Amino acid sequence: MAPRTRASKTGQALSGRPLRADAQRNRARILAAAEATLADKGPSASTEEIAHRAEVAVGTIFRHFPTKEALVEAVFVAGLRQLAEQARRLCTAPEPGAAFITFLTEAITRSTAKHAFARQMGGDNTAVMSRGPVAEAAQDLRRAMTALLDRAQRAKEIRGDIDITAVVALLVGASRAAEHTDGDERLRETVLAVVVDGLRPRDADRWAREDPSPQDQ
Amino acid sequence: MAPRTRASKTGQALSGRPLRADAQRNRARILAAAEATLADKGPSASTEEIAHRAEVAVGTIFRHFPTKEALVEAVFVAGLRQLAEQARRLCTAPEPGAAFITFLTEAITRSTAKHAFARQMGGDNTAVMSRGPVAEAAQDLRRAMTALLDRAQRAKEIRGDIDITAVVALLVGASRAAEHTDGDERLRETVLAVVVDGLRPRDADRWAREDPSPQDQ
Amino acid sequence: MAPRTRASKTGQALSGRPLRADAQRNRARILAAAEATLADKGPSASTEEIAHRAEVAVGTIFRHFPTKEALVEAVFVAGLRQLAEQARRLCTAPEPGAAFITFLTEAITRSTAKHAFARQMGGDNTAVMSRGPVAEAAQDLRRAMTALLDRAQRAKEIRGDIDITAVVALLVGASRAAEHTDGDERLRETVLAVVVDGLRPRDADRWAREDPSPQDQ
Amino acid sequence: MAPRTRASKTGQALSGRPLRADAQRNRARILAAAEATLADKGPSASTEEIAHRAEVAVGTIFRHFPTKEALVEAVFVAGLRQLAEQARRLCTAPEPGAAFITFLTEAITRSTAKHAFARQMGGDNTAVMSRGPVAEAAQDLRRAMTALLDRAQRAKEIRGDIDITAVVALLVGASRAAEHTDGDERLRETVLAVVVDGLRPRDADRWAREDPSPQDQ
DNA sequence: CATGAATGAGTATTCATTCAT
DNA sequence: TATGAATGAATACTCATTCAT
Repeated sequence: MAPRTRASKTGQALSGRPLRADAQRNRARILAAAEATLADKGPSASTEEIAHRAEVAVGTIFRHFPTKEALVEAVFVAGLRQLAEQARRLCTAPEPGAAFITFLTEAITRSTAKHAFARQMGGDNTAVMSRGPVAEAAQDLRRAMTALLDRAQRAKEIRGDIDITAVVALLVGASRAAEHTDGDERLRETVLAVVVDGLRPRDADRWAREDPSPQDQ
Repeated sequence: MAPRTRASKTGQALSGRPLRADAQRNRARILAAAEATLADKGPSASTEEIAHRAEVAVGTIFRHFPTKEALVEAVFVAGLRQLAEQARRLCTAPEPGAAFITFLTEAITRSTAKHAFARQMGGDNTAVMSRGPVAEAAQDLRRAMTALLDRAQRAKEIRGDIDITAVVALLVGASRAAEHTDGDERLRETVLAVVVDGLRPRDADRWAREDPSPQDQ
Repeated sequence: MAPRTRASKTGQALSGRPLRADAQRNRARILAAAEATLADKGPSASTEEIAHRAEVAVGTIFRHFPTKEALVEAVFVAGLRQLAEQARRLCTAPEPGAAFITFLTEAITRSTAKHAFARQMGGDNTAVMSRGPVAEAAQDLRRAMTALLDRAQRAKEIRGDIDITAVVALLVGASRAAEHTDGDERLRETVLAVVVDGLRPRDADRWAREDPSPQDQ
Repeated sequence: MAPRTRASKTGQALSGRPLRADAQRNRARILAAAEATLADKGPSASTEEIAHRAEVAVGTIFRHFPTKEALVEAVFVAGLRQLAEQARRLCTAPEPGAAFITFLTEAITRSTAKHAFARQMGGDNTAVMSRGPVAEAAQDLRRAMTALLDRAQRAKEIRGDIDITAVVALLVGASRAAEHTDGDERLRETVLAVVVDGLRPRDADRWAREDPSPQDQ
């Protein structure tokens, strides 16, 4: 038998050789289909249905991703990477506070975030989070978000007593809340407004901000 | 008279006759086990595992709840009822604002709320929500929460531009966020503080509160 | 524990003591309910449903009949006994041929026969037939039917080349056919007419019958 | 194009593409095993046992037939089709009466007919009979049998006062009777003889048959 | 490489039977 | 004795994963 380009646990080809063009396309289709399917059927969506949406056979999915879990992880990682990308882009934006808020807004709004963050895979996902490429991507996103947060806190646009961990938790929760609004735009805005307001510095800080004396940088 | 004391779709005994003492106990054990199991394995936890935790045979579960869905619903409804109870209790508390905050805090903290609210049942839960005892319990909770919110808003402790729907969405999200903190007390408090602060009236409102006159809206 | 009047494999009380009046009544109700239920739900009707129709609890059924199979057998045996009774009654009827035909007609028509004979218990019932009270009742019916058949054959009303075994098979089949007519009276009569005509002696025999010389008795 | 080649409700492949060779073989094995198993265990035979006899895994059965009911139906339909085939073949046979009798004989003898006709599926089979491919196959068989019957009646070999519906009922009953003979060849022949004789025209008709003129009805 | 048929462990649910009340 | 709740083996069906074509 020809030397199989076996898929590793995380869906990366083990051999250095790049995937053939059509294989590349299939991989992308599968990821897209998986994201869409998981989004509207939840984590119990069957591999067969994902295959159906991707217009490939099940076997093809398992050639690219060794297990269903690996596929779900890959979708999740892709979401994390997009968010990290976005965070880095916004890190150079002129208004630190606005940039941070924009990031939150978009993260919450985009379905990727909504679902990747919100439900993931039903049970105890902590194990998955702590190792492998998921952890890496999460760390990367965390770093990018930390930079954003830092800038905003230094500019006194975001209260200083919260750290990145809290922001992540809030992002997760806000995504869930947004999901619960189920399409009601105004409601989503209200929810977001509450969270954003909650993140703004308390009055004392604000007054301090009017104060001309710069605190840092 | 036909003696069949079968479980209805919602897990209530059909006959008016109360359950036997041991049956009562088993029903409670099952509900507790289901809550715990669903909490840590997600909605795909198997009935067999729930039975195991409850130390009963599977058949016993199906005697009390005709389908797994009915069991999950029952757990959910129980959670909603406890919350409604709590909301009503706090409605007569002296400090309207504090009462509202207390409610949120407890709702977010107690595992019932955490899980019943947070993930409910996998995919499209909207159908389940709109009919039957789930809808009823949800309506009831909504009413109780509306009363709490109203009082707090009249006392200018909570900003007036949010309605009960937004509060529910926020509660759902905050529960999810709290779940994501995974045991870190301080983190949970921080998250809660952000949400609570976001719900407080803007400064203008606060000043208005010093004003001795207007009581409503 | 009080000395249980345990039910034997066939639903007869083992102790000589007769059943209490209410127990007697329950036994009868159960048998009737079982017959009715098996008739319209088939052999897969659940014990619980039979209990429901009999307006007793399942436990009561199992006090009277040790297994479901025993109950089904009891119903079957009751049907066989009724038929045997009927056969014996008709054995003294004036017209031997008419008596035989009447027996067939009634056996086929009455639901007891229809179902007891026709479907019994799904699979290989031969084992059940060969031992115990079923076999006894079957033997008894067979004897009574043999007498009826004999008389009719001696009177040249039924062809002489068939024996009781064939008649039984025909009865079973005709019952099934009647069942298949599903309520159409005229159709049932047609079917019966065909079988009856098939049982009449061939022309040669008939001519012989016109012949004044008596052959027997 | 979505590749899903799922089994439809009736066990026909949904896509026009023919099944792979091995799939074909498995389908046949399953049908054969199902027929045999249903024959000796009745309609409550378990899918697992059918799978065992077919030497395939349960999943394979459910790939070919979406439900157990669909499998049973498929077996039934196959039987009906074979019979219809046979009926059509005999429709061109030289002797109309003999052809009709031959058809009955074979239908009763072959196990397909025996079981497919005899017990079908447990309880209320009327629903199944009235729609879908079962109804179609039944209609087709009915048409073919009607042609056979017609020819035989025109030839005065079969009495004119019975219609196709009665013949079907008789066939069902005779199959059941044959089943009850449980292997006794001679007995089966006797039973068949009775039915056949019952179907022959009464003497008056026969005399009419000597009459050279009328060909129809 | 892609396909989709086969596998078989796993899941919800039923039901005959037992046993505490 | 009667009741009906508890038991647990059995059953139909699903789905991630493997493998022949």
